[in-house]
Amino acid sequence: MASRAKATILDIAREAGVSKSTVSLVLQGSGLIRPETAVKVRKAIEDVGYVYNRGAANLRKAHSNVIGMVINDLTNPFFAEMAVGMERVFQSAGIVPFIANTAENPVRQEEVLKSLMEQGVAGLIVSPARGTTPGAFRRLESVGLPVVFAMRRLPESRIPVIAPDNHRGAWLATAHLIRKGHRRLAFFGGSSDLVVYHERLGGFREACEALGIAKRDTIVVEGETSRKGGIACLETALAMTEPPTAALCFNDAVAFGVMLALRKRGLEPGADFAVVGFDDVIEAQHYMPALTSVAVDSAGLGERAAHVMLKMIQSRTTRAEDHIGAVNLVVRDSCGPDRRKGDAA
Amino acid sequence: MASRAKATILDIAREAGVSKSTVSLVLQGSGLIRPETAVKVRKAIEDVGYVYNRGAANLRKAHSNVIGMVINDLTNPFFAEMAVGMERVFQSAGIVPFIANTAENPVRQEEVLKSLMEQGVAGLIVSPARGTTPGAFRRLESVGLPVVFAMRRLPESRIPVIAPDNHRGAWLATAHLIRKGHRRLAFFGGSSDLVVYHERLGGFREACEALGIAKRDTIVVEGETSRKGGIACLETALAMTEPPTAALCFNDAVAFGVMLALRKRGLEPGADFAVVGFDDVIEAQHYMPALTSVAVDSAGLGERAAHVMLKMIQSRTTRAEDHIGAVNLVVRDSCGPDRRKGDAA
DNA sequence: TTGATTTATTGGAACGTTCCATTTATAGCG
DNA sequence: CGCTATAAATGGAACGTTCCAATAAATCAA
Repeated sequence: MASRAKATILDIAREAGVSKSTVSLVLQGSGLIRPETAVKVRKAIEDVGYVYNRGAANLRKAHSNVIGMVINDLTNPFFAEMAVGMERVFQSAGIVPFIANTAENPVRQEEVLKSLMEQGVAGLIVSPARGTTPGAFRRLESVGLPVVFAMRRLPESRIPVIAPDNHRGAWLATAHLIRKGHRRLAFFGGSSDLVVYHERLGGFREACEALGIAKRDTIVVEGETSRKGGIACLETALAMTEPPTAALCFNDAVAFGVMLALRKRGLEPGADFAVVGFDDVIEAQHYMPALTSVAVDSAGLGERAAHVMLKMIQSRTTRAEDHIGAVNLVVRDSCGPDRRKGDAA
Repeated sequence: MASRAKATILDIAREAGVSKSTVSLVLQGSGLIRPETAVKVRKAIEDVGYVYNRGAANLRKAHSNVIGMVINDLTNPFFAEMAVGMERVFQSAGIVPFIANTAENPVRQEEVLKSLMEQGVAGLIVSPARGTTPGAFRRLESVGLPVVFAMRRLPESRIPVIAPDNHRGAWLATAHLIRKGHRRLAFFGGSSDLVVYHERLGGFREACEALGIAKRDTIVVEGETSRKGGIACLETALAMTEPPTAALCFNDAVAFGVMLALRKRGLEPGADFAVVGFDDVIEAQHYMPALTSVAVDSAGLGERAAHVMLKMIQSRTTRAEDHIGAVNLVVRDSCGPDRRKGDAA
């Protein structure tokens, strides 16, 4: 069955005894062709082992059916889940999403973006790599390609953003810690080249201020957004003269690191030191102790982003409204038992 | 700068006052053009906001520079890491890998494969979805497209495979358990529609036989390859009249589930029941207790698979040798302290 | 100076599809 | 039967590249 050179619609046409135009029509499921002819053509398609050449088709057609998803870190389950959420909606829209990983590397991101454009994608959903320069997306904008940012945003950019309410999430978590009786609070992990960092830290700061924690009683330790980073943060915090008794972590990975480091020092997370995570990845509920975390519904946000993209493509616009997803503090065991009544200040 | 319709090499040619052929040459970095001309052309390219149309180019060129990676479950960090390993080598080869997720769904896989082919990929690395029918890849083979399987294989297929030595890994882990003094062993999780399952179970069985564990003292419980599956496996095993005292789990997720379920019953993993995982995902070392697991170096296998693919493309063949990666049992705390001396049968 | 050689540049055909404008076949109607 | 209306199928141009063969310009040898 396998012919030497790859088959084209002309081969099919010859095989079926019709014209290439007819074959093209069949391929597109046009209702203009007689059913029997269609059957005949479809058989020929099978026989010659034909593979549709989308590149050739796109030469004439307005736009392709592929959209690109550019993810900063696929090994982070948080982003992987978001990607899967997006895939779900694209699939049911007959669109094939191609995923590319930038591994948090702006240079790689540039390459990937370029390649995706050359491939003729209809749109791009991007979770920008840390350290992305503001100009990195200008090219895309100037071409009029629909782009939406997911999870992360860039400092100054007109590109629509789908992201969780980081500010509120941090506020909620911080308030929880304070309500538990803690008076010296820390914010662990993350770095200021991420807009998300400022949002979360902002929520933390505002909650402290609003609920009567003096600024000098809060400590902020930047660090890698990984377990390793969390370990480091805890070390430096506990080395201070007046160490904190609780920490809001930039994300769950940092929180896991903090808990690990606590154990290594013989301290029990929850009882001796309270920790709250952010993102609520699946592992959070399975940890010992189970991690209290701010749930952001990454899959849901992914779906949302995909829907926005679909609408943008459909209405051939490059603008859309931002969407800030609801967050929700899920309280588990990593902040210890409720002390509200016992020790008010 | 942004022109209304998208710019083509003819626009560049006009802008730079040269012919389209010259522009094409510049685009390909040919050494035939005078440096000053090249500079002039490159400036024009910037000015008109040109985006290279790879689809059009591929119409003439032999083959594209994109290869597809089809992954059965991106949310599993094990596969995500493998994907990242592949990416690393493709990147340095100037190839852009597009990742597609099948979510363990053969139908979705079929669509994804089709789409990737239509896109004109130069090759495909696939970790097949569970339940893939043997015929699913015949089309690809007949077109002469290089394909390699990673991590998983199909029952009857001539497609080269890059996978860990599952048999040996299971053997090692089982021997470890037996050496620890366990005499009633279980194999938890996985299902028989996966070739990997048979390999790992085979290793388990052989080790038992070789080391004097009677078949009636081994119990095998199939189940989902997830935490949930692990929980279920443990429940059914402990409900038996003579329950096992140790288990080799199909993968780490199952092992985590088993440990969770043990705790929930007031049993301490390691002390009261030994558990070994498979894959050695990053979480394994951070768990409480740290999980003993068979390390398979997923990133390394990913790199290997990518190299094989590169070579296949280069030598335009569709065949290559299988590669079975070394495995390595990393012993941690989930099998309890060493009892070798104490209680020999 | 002339022809040969090398260096730069160029026009045109080809790649595999879509889509418009036509043509051809079929049916409907008085 | 001739005419129009409808249905089905078709040829050809166009899409944006690459690459070959050809040309034009510059250099060299004699």
